[in-house]
Amino acid sequence: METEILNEKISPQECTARLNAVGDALYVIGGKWKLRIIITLSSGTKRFNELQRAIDGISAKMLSNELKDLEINGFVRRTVHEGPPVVVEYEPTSYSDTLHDVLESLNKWGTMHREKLRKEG
Amino acid sequence: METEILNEKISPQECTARLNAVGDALYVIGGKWKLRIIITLSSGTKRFNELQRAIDGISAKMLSNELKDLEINGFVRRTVHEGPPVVVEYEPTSYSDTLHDVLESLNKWGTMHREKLRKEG
DNA sequence: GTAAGCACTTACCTTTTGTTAACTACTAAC
DNA sequence: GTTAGTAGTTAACAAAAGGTAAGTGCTTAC
Repeated sequence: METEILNEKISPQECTARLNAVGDALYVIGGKWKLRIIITLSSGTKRFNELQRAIDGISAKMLSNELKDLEINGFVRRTVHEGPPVVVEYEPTSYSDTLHDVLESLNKWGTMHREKLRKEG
Repeated sequence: METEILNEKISPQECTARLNAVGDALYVIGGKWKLRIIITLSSGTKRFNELQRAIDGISAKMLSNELKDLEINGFVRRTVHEGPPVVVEYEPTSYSDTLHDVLESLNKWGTMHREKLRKEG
């Protein structure tokens, strides 16, 4: 006989699995800047200074560091167009597209939360 | 005449809106521990030491601090059952349920990413 | 030739985050 | 009375993350 599971608490095993999965996710896309960079690139390939202007508050140092991380982890491709002038382009890879649902749900939730805070004053 | 938008890059306005929304979200649920605590509580009401045992690597100090934050932001309810012995329970609120899609997408993505890393060695 | 833009890097500093260990105060078991 | 468990707090410290400012070497515009 099957037990109907509706609105049921998750099992300890499932809990551990989720903790591991979310831990793995946060390891590569956690922190203040990584998702913001990926979002910004999702509006199109950008150059270093364009990114810095688009992302409020990020310093050149952080942007440089985070872009290296994102490149290593396969979210971003860096292309140097030998000049002169030398132009460096950053574009999102297809792997960064796999974050679509994560970004969409965070966007929705953040919008809802912002609205809730606004109402509450 | 309407422009068909399929697989189109997002507009600068939409990009800014998303950056704001995701920024608002990360402000309250960002960091190493908050989502892990919420996930753990989603498997049922827990006491302080139960939480600490369930979440690998968290110290009593961090757990205490993060629980206070989560309570202030309405994700967790703290209930003291006057004893003896005094028992303190932490339970997820209905507001933490609004994170369902965020947690689900992060869980899926993290699982996929973990599997990808495993295959690549 | 001076200023400004590009794409960063470097050094220094502050803030945040996190660790460790000790301690409080109470209860229950041995 | 000693040990262990409950639910934390506190102090001291270390590490990680992030910010600030200046500098590099190049090119183009005025």
